[in-house]
Amino acid sequence: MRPHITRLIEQSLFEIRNTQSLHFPSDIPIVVERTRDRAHGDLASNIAMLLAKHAGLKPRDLARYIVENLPTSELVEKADIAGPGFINFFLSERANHRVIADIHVAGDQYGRSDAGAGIRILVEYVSTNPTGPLHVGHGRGAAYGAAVANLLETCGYQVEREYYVNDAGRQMDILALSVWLRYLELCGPPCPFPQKAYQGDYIRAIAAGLFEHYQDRFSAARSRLPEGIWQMDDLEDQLDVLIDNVITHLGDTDYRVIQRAAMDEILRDIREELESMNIRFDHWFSETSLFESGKVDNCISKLEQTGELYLEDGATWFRSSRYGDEKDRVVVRDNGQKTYFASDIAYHLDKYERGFNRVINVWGADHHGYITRVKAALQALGQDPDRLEILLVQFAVLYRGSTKVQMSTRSGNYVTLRDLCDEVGKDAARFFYVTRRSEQHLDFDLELAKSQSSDNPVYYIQYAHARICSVLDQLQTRRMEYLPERALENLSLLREPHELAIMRTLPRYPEVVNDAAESREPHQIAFYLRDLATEFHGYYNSQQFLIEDTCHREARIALIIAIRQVIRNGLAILGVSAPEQM
RNA sequence: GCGCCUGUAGCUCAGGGGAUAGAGUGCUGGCCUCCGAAGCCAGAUGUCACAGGUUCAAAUCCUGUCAGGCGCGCCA
Repeated sequence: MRPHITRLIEQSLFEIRNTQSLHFPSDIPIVVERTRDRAHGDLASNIAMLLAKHAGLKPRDLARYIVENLPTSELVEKADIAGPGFINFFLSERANHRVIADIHVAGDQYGRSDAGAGIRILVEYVSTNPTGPLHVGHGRGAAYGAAVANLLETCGYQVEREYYVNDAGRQMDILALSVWLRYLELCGPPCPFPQKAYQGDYIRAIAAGLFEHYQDRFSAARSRLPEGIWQMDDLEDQLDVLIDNVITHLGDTDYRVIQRAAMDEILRDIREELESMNIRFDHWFSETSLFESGKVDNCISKLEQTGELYLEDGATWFRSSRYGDEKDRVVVRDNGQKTYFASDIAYHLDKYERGFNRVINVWGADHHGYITRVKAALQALGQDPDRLEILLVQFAVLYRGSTKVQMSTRSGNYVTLRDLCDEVGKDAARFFYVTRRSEQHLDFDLELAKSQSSDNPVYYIQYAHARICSVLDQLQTRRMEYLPERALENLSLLREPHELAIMRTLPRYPEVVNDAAESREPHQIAFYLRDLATEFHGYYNSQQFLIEDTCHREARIALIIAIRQVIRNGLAILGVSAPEQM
């Protein structure tokens, strides 16, 4: 509906330019908005106020010209001038009825558009290190990324969803070490366990699996560990020395077996958890594969050739400060190891080379310092950094009652996403995560989520859906007639305030979807659905649907079927189920 | 110290140049012989952190101050 009004205004402005010889710029976008107040009609535009100065007219005078030159439309009842120069559009009854018919015809396609036709977008999200189960903080990025991907798809973009697996680097060594040490405990006498290794119980579980499979095959290396290692002061150094020793004494092959087993198990767990939340990926992209294919080395030599690298203190630095970064960054450490940043450059270049028009990353807010350097690298490689769009998700801070829950992956002291879903349910978790703007800090109170689980906003919306299903069941049970074609002919019988309000809310849905996708703000869908559900519940309590008068009844049924469809479609974008019974 | 995010009702948050600033929750009081009461209806609540500025118009944009979160490694 909004695009229709925009076109009418465009045509009017065109007409005015030709006949009135008024001059004003044509590049000012025409904004048409839903009004907040019913007295202001259905839609309004402030265009006259924006153009008045250029045209040398008072806003209200220009508004009058615009209104006088509007082409007639069967969808518009009238256009008024109000306040300082707003043009208010009152839609015809016919316009609202047409929307109900549209929804019936389009079904689960209602709300889709071709705004992004032909545009390929990669959305990368979650991408946590496979060193432990997902925790509640990760859940937010997961729910948000999935919803953004769904939104874009709904608007016609060709979307691919990707999880970047950081399966290389020191963290993976610490993981292997942690598992091995727990494994030793199963083989023989207790063994010290470094504070900085991964403490979680899942490490013991993986170790137990290894022991079951391989018995004590990996235990001999224990006796070759230097005794003094347990007394080292620097705990980070201790880890590195331990890792070196384990690799040496265990041998590369056995070491890889342990590491692989640990990573596979953890990734399997992550994947399962995400799938149970209805979150899926087209690709799981391995960081290691970037090294194996030589892409990391390629990137480094490309940067080298263009003079973007230099040696200092034994390390290789990238001149990111040339591209707005506050300092240069290391890509190869003095020990010859490539940094995480090095593989990240290769990864992003690879994304670009796969031909996406747009590359979206959903990152935790703690990574914001990375944005500049990644864009710097892309620019240095001759790519357009603006194709990369980074969406930051602020932290979810967990509370139990009023006390903050401290979380650390290494200490194993954290609440997992699985715990959360078990407590509040997957639908509630997904909905809760996206009911806030992503750049808003999220206070997640577990006690509250638990104690109020039945008051959770998602149930309110799902309940509206289930109620409609229930009414339709009753319709069948009572063998009452409902002919969709005839129902759509009789929509003018719907004159109750609730009915009129709902008929004004339903056509907003495609507009909300469009706006939410463009601004990457799925919370707009959540708020819209709550509004719609509120209107339905009010309607339900004030009117009977299953009445004797056939025509009237059918019109009402047609309306609530349309509501049900929009609720379904909206919840689907958020990844929340729409149960027929609760 | 520098950078990013945030400050709106008791609490959790929408609104992010436009008309009288809104929801949920909580509180008080009503509504089931009636299609599902996980619902509905009614009632009270604001220094939009503070101070300047920009303009026809500022909760919204700019500057500064205060407060909170996060980041600023040859970690990932």
